[in-house]
Amino acid sequence: MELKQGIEKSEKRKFWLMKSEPNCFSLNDLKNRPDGTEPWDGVRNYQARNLLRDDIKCGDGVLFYHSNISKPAIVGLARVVREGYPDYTALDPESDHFDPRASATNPLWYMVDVQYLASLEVPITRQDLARHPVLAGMGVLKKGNRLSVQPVTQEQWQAVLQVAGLEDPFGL
DNA sequence: GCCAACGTTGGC
DNA sequence: GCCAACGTTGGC
Repeated sequence: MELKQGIEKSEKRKFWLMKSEPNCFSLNDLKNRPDGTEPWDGVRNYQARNLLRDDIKCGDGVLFYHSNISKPAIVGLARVVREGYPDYTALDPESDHFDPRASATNPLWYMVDVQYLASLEVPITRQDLARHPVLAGMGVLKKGNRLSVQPVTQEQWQAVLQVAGLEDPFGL
């Protein structure tokens, strides 16, 4: 399977769920980028910033989640291809994500690059998640959880792939 | 469009 | 350091 090209097994691999409003940036938008790769910019929350800066590593798996629509759902898979580096949109006065407190010496905000891997044939909705014995525990279902980047367990990752009927791109 | 939950700001 | 006010997120 071509997905597997360049993807190594790793004991240390971690898994994340990243939210995006598809009206702003959708899974298809990611897919259509050169190399299917895009900086995950504009995160302006300290808890998420710390994850982007410190914890999210090259090769980690990403569940791509569409939020703020009538049927919020996990819609696809991606992986991290560049680790935490300064989010330069914070330095750009023209950017929607400009932050006057950020500077070259104190970047304040961080991002990673993610690369498209696959689209789910059928999105996994919140109702689907809630009804699944493993996926019901996902943080994204918790009321009031606004964290746009959040950890997912390997069990949850594998359960998503099983539900989606996809071969695991990491060979798990 | 509504509104609950949460994070941030800023006066004191 | 407290906390009220405000802005944002995001499901419904």
